[in-house]
Amino acid sequence: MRIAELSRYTGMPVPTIKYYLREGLVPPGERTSPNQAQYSEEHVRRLKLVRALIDVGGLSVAAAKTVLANVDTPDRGILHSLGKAQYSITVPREHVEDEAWAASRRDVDELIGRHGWQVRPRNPARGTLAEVIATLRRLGQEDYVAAVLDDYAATAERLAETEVREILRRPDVDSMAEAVVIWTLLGDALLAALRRLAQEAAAERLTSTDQADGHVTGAAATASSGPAPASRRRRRSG
Amino acid sequence: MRIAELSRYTGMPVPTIKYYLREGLVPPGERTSPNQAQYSEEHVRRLKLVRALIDVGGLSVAAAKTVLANVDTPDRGILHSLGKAQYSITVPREHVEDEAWAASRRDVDELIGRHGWQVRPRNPARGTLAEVIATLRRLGQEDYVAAVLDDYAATAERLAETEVREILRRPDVDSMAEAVVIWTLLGDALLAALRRLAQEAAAERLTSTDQADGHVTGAAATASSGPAPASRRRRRSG
DNA sequence: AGGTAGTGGGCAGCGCGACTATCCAAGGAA
DNA sequence: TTCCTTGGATAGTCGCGCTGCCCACTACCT
Repeated sequence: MRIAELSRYTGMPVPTIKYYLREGLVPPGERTSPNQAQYSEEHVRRLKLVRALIDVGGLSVAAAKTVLANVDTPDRGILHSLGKAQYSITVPREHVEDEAWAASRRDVDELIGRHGWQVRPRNPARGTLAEVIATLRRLGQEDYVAAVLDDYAATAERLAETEVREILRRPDVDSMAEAVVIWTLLGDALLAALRRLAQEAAAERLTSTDQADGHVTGAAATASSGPAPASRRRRRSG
Repeated sequence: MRIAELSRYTGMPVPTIKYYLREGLVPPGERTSPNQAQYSEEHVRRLKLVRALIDVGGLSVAAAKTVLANVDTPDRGILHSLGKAQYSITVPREHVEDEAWAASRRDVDELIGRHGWQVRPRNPARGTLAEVIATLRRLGQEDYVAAVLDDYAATAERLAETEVREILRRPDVDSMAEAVVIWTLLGDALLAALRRLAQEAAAERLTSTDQADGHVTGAAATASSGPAPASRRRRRSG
């Protein structure tokens, strides 16, 4: 198919596809002449993936490019390439590295040890987690962090087990790598939305059983919506 | 204190504080003369909150403004105001509303029913969830969605229960509202980071027990880092 | 009283990211 | 042949999040 068809199948404007081609997010078509190229189903797939990473996953175009490049080059060692794909998703936050951060960083290490996790010291999620915890501390949520952190960790552990099992069931390394990227990113969004729904339900349930006094109108709830994580969304003309 | 001190305490440049004041993210100081104002500890707190919402939570300045405005006006009905705070976090995605979306939307409703959740029909998280599921479908992950969705939902339910309990323990409505915002947003980031750590651990564990053949180097893993959700982060001069 | 640094207020500008529009020449399809 | 499409490139647009600059004024030091 040619670029116009590609545009029709994916619903994306031709200039945008050209832009992604230029940026290397999508491989070039197979040239049939100096100014003519053929695209395949693969390109349709890829474009959908790009859109998902950017719109739902909230990645920048540059980050998406890096991630996809890693997906495309599965080197020796399944886990190594999968890990690489994952690491590339991180835009490593710049640390403030103050006192609070260092303390949080220590807590993270303890947490990991406490749960018996085998995690490489250089996994950037350690730093990210430390930053989030430090932020919560600065906001005066220290006690609550302590109260729920291990609960969160146990939850994450359960989820991760399921996810990893599912991913290891994929037929080949390529689809594993792709699945890692998709599920890491969209899994965040999925979980976020579910959490908001569950929160509303929980708020409803807990307040109506705890005390049935009328000042609480059963209508509203603690839940919300939307993966706060600011995805870039624009799409003007479509 | 005056604006320079405010800047020193929070580590943010004076022009940025002015900008937030102008945008209404932070209430104006108490004027002592036509060009002089006093700021309080409250302002320090508030600025830290703003920074957390924007940097860690990934909200845009405009979104943060809306959220904070809702936190500031706790109307009658605890749950109502909390719900409002939560709903405002959503930047309701523009739907594509095609066939796949409609199907996913139906799945969401079924899921909610299946788990016995009491969720208002207009909760925007329904639509968000539907969109994520539709995206996963379009990416050919349909089978896997079915395999893990209820697992995710049960997980979210457990988490939500803990969170709501913690929030209801707060002394007053104001701190409840603030906690809702903080924990909804930072909870996403917290969970995302933990999930990545747990994934690396799970990948390590599952591959080394399942099969001990050497082509898998124990070093790398499925885990990654960083809350993919593109937080805006810049901070040039500090 | 005079000088200097700091303040509030406001608007303009900047740098970046992600497109989007336009142009062009070389091919192709009818 | 005639018109259309394509690839390729360059320039323009738009929104966002600051950042700078200017002004009038004030607080405080000397």
